[in-house]
Amino acid sequence: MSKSKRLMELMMAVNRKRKFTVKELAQEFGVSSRTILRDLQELSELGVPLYSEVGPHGGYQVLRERILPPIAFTEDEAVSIFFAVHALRHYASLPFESESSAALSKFYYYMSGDTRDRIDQMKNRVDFVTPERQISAPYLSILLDAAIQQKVLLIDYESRDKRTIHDIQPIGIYSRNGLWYCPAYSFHHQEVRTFRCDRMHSVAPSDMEALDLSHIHLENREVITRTDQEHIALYAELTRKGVKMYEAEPWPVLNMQTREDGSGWLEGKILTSDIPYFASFFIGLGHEVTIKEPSELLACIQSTLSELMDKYG
Amino acid sequence: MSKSKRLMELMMAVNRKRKFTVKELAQEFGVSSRTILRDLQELSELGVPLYSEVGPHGGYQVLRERILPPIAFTEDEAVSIFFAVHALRHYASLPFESESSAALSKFYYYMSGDTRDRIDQMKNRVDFVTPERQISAPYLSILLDAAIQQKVLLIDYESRDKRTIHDIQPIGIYSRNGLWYCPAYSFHHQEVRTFRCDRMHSVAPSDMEALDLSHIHLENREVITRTDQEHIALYAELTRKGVKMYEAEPWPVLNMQTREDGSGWLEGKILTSDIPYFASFFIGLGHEVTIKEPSELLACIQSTLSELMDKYG
DNA sequence: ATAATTATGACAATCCTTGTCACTATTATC
DNA sequence: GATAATAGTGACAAGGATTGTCATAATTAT
Repeated sequence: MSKSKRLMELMMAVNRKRKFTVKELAQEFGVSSRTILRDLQELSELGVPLYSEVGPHGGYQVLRERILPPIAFTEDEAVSIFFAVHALRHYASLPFESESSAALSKFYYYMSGDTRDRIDQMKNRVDFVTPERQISAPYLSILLDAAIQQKVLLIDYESRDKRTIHDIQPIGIYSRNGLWYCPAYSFHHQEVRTFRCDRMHSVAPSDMEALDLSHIHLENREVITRTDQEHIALYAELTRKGVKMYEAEPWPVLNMQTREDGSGWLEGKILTSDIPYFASFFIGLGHEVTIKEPSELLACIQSTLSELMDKYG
Repeated sequence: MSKSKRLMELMMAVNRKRKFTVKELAQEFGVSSRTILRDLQELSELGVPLYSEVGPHGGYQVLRERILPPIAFTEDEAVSIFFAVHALRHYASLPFESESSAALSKFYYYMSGDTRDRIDQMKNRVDFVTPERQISAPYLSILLDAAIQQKVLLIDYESRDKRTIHDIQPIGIYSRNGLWYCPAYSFHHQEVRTFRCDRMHSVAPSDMEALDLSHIHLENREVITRTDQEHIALYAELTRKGVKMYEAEPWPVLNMQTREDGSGWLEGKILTSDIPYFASFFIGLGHEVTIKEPSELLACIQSTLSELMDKYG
């Protein structure tokens, strides 16, 4: 193997391992230790941040930065990466250390001139918008950490009507439409609930013993948690226009089906406690929706309407 | 300069240039042409996709892929890039050739083992959700292209109530809440309007002369276009609960201010044609909002309500 | 035709690379 | 304090790789 090839592979190897010894690499590459030492010095000169310690359990390490070996990206790939990261700028809070803008400028800086030109042209023409919020969610990384390490947290939470302090065991966090949510097992409610991260006034480690929820994560939490709660079937007809309106603002739990003529219907099971929200929602759809069931929803809509008539009458 | 170092720099050089000749590089690196030829062959063997043509105006080219030189990313940077690109998977349509999943796996593949472990742990614990849509928008790249190159397009568009064919000159495209929008100058309406990309039935190049709108882009379009349209002032009081409800679903044109006690108010200028939408929206907020002006909006809410009373009464 | 370009082969001079050996220095562990 | 594991340096000779030069071919736009 030629030296240059070995250097490239060496670069990948030291990236893969966090720690390694000269002897180890010498055997792996089938060259002498002396050669590896010389190679490592050369890598060092090329910018790979190597650090070494002598003595037993000593060895080499790659510091802070990890050098990615020459990755081949197509221009399109580079462009999509750029815009994906660029879209993160809309977020007031992120669960990472948020050095993504640093990453972005590095990426941008190393791109070939004409790819950069293309990006510059596109910069003001494409965007992934997320509503800009004043609200910040400072505890994202703590929550994420707890979810990964299966730890219990004590939170001071302000819900719609009251403020309580209780223990939760986070399952994960996700952002939707600019807000961060945290599905978590609530020891107080004895079930999985979703909390708004910006409504947490404080988050601290708790002494409580964690449950084994490692098999529950963001993708499957609904399947698992939606068993022992009060659900009720919903069925509603949509006009052609109603279909379009619903498409613009769908609810994850309601499944929409369309017919050939453009009309359609909604089916799904909803939480009884969510009925008031669905009531507002369907009122917004006006004549374009006709609710068949549940009757509880119809009743709720009627009472909401008559209250509103009093207000606006 | 050692050969390995030269190869690395050569790799960067051929990335920077799109096209180059052997002689050119030979002079730049101060070696003979023969050496450069040998080096290029070696680069080729290392995976750089080089292509050459003989004859005058011939020369070397780097194909499709651009090799990024060894970029140093910190672990945090790599992680944020990963999740930013990962979030794109929610989009049914993208304006790029959508090789982002390929880019992602490359990126993932080359990362060090423990960064990969960290990502694996986080994968099911963090997400940037965008509502999944069945609707696809196949014309995104054409629209984007037209916006960049300032071209006029003839579109077959289905709006809320009718289907028309007319000329537009796109300003850009953006996605919001899972749907793609295209602000564009409409020759038919003689003003800038925003179109839903999924409602375009066809998009084709038009023969019309393009206007000079190069100074208008996504960031400034509102400032410029909001001059000669029918606007009307809106002012509404929000209760404490109303403030929280509005935060979850804000409208870009309405500015919310809060008081110390948690209550607040909304101010802004709205399009008269949008009044029906605001009516539905404020009905959804129920008792938590009190509209002061415009009276047109109040009237619209009243008529909507009485219609609904007929339906649900 | 001509000039510009890539492409390939041969060869000798030279430069670089490699392994070996000898040695030093540091440090964790017994 | 001895020992073993580790990095680090220097010297040297053998062998291998690299380089420039030259010759020559092939292709193609002008």
